[in-house]
Amino acid sequence: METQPPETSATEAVERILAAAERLFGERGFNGVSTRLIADAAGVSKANVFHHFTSKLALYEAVLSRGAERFKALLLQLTTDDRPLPELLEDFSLQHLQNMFEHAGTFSLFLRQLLDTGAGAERTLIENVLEQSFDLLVDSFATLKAQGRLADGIEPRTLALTLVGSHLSFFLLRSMLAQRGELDDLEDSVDTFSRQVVDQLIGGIAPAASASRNHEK
Amino acid sequence: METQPPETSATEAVERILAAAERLFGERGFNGVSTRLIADAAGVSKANVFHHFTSKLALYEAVLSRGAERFKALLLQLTTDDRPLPELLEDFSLQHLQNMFEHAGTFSLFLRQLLDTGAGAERTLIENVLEQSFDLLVDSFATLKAQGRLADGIEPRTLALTLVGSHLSFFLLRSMLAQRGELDDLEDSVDTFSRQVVDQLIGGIAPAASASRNHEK
DNA sequence: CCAGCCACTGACCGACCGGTCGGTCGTTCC
DNA sequence: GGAACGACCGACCGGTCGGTCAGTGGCTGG
Repeated sequence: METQPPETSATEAVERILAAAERLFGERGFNGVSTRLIADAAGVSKANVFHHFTSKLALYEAVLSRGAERFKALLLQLTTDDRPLPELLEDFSLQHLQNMFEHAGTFSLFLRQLLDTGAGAERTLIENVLEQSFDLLVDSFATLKAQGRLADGIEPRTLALTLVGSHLSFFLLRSMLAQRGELDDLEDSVDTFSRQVVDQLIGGIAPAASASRNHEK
Repeated sequence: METQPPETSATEAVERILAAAERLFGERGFNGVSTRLIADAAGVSKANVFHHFTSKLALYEAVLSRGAERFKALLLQLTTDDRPLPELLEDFSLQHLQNMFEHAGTFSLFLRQLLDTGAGAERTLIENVLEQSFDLLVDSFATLKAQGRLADGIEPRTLALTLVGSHLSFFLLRSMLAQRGELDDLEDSVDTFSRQVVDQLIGGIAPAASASRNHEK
């Protein structure tokens, strides 16, 4: 400890500030959190927050950037290898959901940003990341379709929106689901949910007989 | 005009305040909007806002209540009549999406509330409404399943989450989709999307041959 | 006409906000 | 030892916030 360079100490404070800010901004949004509250949560003075970040907005943007970088690192390519389609989708779905829950704060922050209309550069940053994420998935579905592994009538964009949307609703309604005891074992619930979503997407929801008829038209 | 009761005049001011608050709260969240801003937008003095509403929070709750009542009035029962399943789902899907876009402000407000963790009574109010909405849909799917119109392995809750989730992602990403010229005719886009979502859910996404195999296991 | 009521408002209040400033302390280097 | 620098902070600043208050004007009913 006596050989710690001073830079490490400053890095620690910055890290604590960023972590506190991320959590609080995720819970209450930009305007719902004072710099005083962030400073207290980080165990530094408010003036120290401004020593490291030029403004509250700069701090917020640093938090968003950090989140965006982390999100990028978690960007999932839906693999289009030779494994059965259900397996590919389940892996993706499970991983995507797990990422959401592990980084719930960041994810909530991103959703808030999507809801803010008339905001500025931060919105563009988030949109870029989400756009990349979305496009990767759409491209993968297009590839699978070209390989004849998806039905001809399937529209990759719509499929992507449906799959991602199911994760979204699961995430947004997690509190309600938890109250009903449906998330007692989160890991298990996420696993089950992934499987169910993929199963219903693969085989469709109609009974076997009418499913065949639908594909005939 | 000379026979207007004074009560009408006060009602008009309250209405304007509520409308302004709803729009602004929907755009920026509770903490992102000052009472001054609301008053200006409503064309009244700030003090007048406090004449009609005891506090900013009371105004917010009035806005939420109003939204919740309107949302309840829009509660869609997925009808389980004798029409073909695709038609039932498409009607529901289309109507649900249309409601979202027509009441984008209220809907955004609700989503923000879902993202606020550690909030109070307002959260319960919103959750109650969403819970009702969700349960109605799950019950309808359970009914359809009991009628043998859904495949045996389909889990009504998961299907509800998937369907509602697809609407959610469409709504949240509408800005990105619009930039890509994919929402040039919103009504048409919503219609097309509804149809595509339902089609892929009904028949599944796998090519016809593998879809049959899946149902055999 | 007058009293009572209600809608409305400008001015004001204390609290809190984001941000600044002068200063301290510890570390490093010459 | 002293200068320079960076991390850190208490006190302070002007501005904004939600909310209050005394007052005005219009309307209604007796």
